[in-house]
Amino acid sequence: MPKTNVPDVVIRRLPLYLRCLTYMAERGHKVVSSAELAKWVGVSSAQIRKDLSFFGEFGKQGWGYEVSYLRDQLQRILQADRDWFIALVGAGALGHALINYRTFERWHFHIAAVFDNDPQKVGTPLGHLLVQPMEEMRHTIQERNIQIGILAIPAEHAQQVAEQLVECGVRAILNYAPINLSLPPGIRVAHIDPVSSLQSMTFYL
Amino acid sequence: MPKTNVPDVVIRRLPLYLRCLTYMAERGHKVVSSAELAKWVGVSSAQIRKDLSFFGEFGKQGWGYEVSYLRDQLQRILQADRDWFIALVGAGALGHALINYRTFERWHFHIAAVFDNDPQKVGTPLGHLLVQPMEEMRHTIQERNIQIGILAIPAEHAQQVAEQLVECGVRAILNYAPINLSLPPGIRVAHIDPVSSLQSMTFYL
DNA sequence: GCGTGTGAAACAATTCACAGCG
DNA sequence: CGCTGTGAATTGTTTCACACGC
Repeated sequence: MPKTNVPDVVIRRLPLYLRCLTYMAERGHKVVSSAELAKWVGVSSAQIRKDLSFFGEFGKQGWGYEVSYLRDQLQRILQADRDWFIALVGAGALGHALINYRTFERWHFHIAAVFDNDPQKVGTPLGHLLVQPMEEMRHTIQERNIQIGILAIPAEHAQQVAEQLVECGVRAILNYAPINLSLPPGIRVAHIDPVSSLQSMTFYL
Repeated sequence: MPKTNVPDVVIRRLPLYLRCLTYMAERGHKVVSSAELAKWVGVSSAQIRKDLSFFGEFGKQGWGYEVSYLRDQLQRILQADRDWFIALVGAGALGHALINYRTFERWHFHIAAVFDNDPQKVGTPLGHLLVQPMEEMRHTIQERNIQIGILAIPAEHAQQVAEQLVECGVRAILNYAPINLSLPPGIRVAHIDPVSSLQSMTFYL
């Protein structure tokens, strides 16, 4: 697998292409040119061709790309053609929203366990799951083949819980807590921080 | 104001610096070097010095930066020292989580109105607000000095509602819907898409 | 002819390394 | 002496432009 030498900035664009192609395929769109796809995604056509060229030749000259074929190839590259199981930590309002976010299921991401340190919440239902105590994390993560963690907890606990998740075998973390995590190399971290997003917009207003 | 010629990638890092400095100031940390700040934020010390140099000279040689002074300067640059009023569109589970997200208030972002097109939801309380019908958008946005919109609605309505917000005078949109918005130049858009974030991590697993 | 795939060119961002100041 | 601020060097990314194949 060509996991190295492909710039991360390219990898972060592939999901956008995949999403657009999936919508197109659903609407019966058979063929697409890089220029057309570019217009939908909001990048340049040359960029799309360059990005794809890291992984192979998926188009036909003078014609374009077959939508469903390119979609399948991107799914394969991103490993979006298989199921992923997720441990959610934090059963607050955000955890509730995430459990009910149907878009995860649609893309093969399954929240397979929820943990919280609040004894009041442990044992109560959250969506289709029961909230579990933190002590059960190791066992459940291994048993349910969980490789991804989502942190939906206050910033002050995030670093410690992240380390705990890694300890239990999690290799990628989606962090909703407004704090920078420092974790061993090899552990992937993505950060969702609406305040930072808003602040970098207010600069321009 | 030097809104041009500063690369956007720099602007997107400033909120990280600001957050870290604010935490440090709260803990009584008086002075910080670029190397120390870099370690917390997870970037290089040279990068921090270069980024700051776009806006002025905030440090003392051989000594470092005064935490509270640098914090204040970043607040000013990002306009994080004033209040911002937000219109939330979508009163579902995500809208509920956002209304209850205390971190917005802490950084001077105030959700000042909630809209939904579901007649069942209109008139019901969401946090400290009542859900309003879409028809009241124009009036409320102008009345309450709202400049920012948050989209917490399904993808199929996002483009149309975004245009409506812009029509009403909103100049920045935080989009939680998994679709690319195309809006007039001058309108800022930030996109929060957990599925894309997850997919760009699963590539590496 | 049309649109892909791709080297080469242009542009952008980051790191280096050090003069200069407190 | 230590750390900032900053040109210069390096590294990374995007755009250009065109040969090639359908």
